[in-house]
Amino acid sequence: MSFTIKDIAKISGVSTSTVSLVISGKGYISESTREKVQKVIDEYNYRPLRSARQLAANRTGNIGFIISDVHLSRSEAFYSRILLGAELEARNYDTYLLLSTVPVHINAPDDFPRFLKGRDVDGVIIVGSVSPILIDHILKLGMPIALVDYRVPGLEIDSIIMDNRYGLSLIVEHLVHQNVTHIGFVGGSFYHPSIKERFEGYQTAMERLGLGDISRNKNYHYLVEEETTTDIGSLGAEQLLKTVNNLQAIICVNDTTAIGCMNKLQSLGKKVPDDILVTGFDDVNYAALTNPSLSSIHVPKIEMGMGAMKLLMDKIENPDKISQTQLIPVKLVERMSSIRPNRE
Amino acid sequence: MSFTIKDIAKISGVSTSTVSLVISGKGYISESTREKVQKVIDEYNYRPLRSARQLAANRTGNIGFIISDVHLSRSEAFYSRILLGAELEARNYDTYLLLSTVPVHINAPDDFPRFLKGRDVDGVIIVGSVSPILIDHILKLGMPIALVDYRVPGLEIDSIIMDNRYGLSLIVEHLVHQNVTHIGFVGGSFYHPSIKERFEGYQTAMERLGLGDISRNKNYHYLVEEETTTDIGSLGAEQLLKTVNNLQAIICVNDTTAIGCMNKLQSLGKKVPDDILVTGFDDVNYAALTNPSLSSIHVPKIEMGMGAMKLLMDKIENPDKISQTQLIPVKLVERMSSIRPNRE
DNA sequence: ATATTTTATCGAACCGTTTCGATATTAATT
DNA sequence: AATTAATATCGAAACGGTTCGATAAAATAT
Repeated sequence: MSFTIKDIAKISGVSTSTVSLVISGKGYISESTREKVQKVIDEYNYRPLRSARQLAANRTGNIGFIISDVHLSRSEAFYSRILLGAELEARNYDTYLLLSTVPVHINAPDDFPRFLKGRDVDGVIIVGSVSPILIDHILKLGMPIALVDYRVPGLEIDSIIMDNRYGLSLIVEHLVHQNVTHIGFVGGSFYHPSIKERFEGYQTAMERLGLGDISRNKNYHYLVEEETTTDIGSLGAEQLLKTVNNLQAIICVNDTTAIGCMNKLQSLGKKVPDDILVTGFDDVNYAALTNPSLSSIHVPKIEMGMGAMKLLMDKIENPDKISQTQLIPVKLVERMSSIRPNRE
Repeated sequence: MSFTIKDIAKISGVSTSTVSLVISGKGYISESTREKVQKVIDEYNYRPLRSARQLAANRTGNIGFIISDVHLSRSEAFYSRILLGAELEARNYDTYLLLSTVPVHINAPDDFPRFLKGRDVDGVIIVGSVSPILIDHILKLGMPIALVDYRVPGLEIDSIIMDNRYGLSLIVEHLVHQNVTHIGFVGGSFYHPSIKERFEGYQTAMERLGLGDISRNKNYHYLVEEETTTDIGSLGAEQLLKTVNNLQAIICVNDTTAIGCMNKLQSLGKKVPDDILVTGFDDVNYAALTNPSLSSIHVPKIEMGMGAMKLLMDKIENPDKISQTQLIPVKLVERMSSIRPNRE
């Protein structure tokens, strides 16, 4: 069919092993031979066949990309950018990404990604929280993992997370700068570490700015042990309006929640930002499209995906290297939803 | 390392070829042997190694998924669902999906997806419009293609498209039912067939309902030869407000445009839906989250992805089968943006 | 009863690489 | 000059499957 390594060997007058060495850059090859062979390779536009390579070298050249179905559908705009980043970086390693969604409450082993049942990947990237059962299973397989926007305390796993606490301090400072002090918080389930960190970040920042009374006051926050949705945002808005006198701003745990929150406020006759300021987190691509446009914390999603890929490949090449956690910096994006029109 | 077909053969007391036949379901195998072998396979949880299979059978078991970078970033919410659908269906064929974005204006052959340069896929799914150069190249490779939301007139390629014309007739009818006649249209570039069809659908439907004068009047539509964005939506809104007296409704070519349109209208002091009705198309997942919520045409994206996968696999198995175009039905989703609050 | 066809199983070649160990040459060290 | 080390190349054995005849037994047709 197509050209094989044997053809290249024959044409350049060397053995197949020599060609192989030239391609991989391993072992000793004289400069003259290298050039000679490389010229033939280029001329015939030869590329080694992946499956043959995989079989002989006992590695697949594939990376699994795992995400829970709930996360994907709830935060598609967020996670699909991470996938994109990972794919971009994958090119540098001549690696392919295999996507798989898994149910949140996994029914082992039926619900495991199929690339785990076969031996079709050299490692996996997991984004967002995922059942510990699955993580356990992958670790038992001895397969390297890189986590994105998730951590498992106590386990030695590479992970990439954004600086949630810092992000929240940026928001709180910004709001206070708008001459606002009665700041509420709407959040979701704590089984996802990011959510928890954001709430804690809110509390710490408030405390630091002398607003500790508020951030410790239960009336000022609405927290539900559920996946964050627009519904939680609207419920939170409704609730805080009832329990807080003179509510001036609502910090939402993410953009989805913030959108629900803004819509509810508006349908209750409260104007954003005139009456109440609202902020989100994540800066998903439609945050700029809401009305008013939503202030948010920008998270470099592409970079996080790329970073995860790098960490993982590093781990695959040096399995003994100690795992690390990378903290990705974030920044505030000020839009209309959090700017007071009539500053005193 | 892991179990191989030889182990299974030895344990069940047959040859490797017999095991292979049992697994593939090909050839003649007695019922008793099949059971015996299958039992061993199940017991040891054996799975053939992909790369070995690929090498021997000369097929990769991979499908390429190609999308232009511009489309992906502009309509991520739309296309990522199609990817998801394709992946869902891929499981039924024990196939993996390899994702690749390509630049709109492709610089051949450097910008070709890398799975084409290697021989790493058995076929490709292409979503949205893509450079003819690329399509040509793939056809020359003799590789089967399935198109989603795109067509190349004159070429024999399987494709899946949504019923754009019908969708627009639904919208026009709905608006007329709201006692509205001065209906404008905001759209984008015609090199994407769907865009063109939607505009034509608008004209046909208007004509049919006796509003031909309007649909043929240039003042009533704003069309730009560019990728559709929110900006086009706001420019369109601005423009139509100027050129049309008593504008009552704006049909936008898709949801993204509609969001830009609504935001601009509101910032110009026009209320939606009180003063002007607005509709979108695609029903992306945040269409329900706008304020007011956006009426749109629901397009079953997951199903389109699944359908493309089926078409493609069918083509791979029967290369001689004549290509077909599947028209996917759509339906109207009435939300707040197009319901007149004070009907006469 | 014999010839033919269908069913069942197997051995061996093959798919296109990588890599280990052997061998030959050249360079460096004593 | 002799020994050792480094460099360069190659042959052949894997890697784990599929598939093409070959062979034999069972079923069917003549």
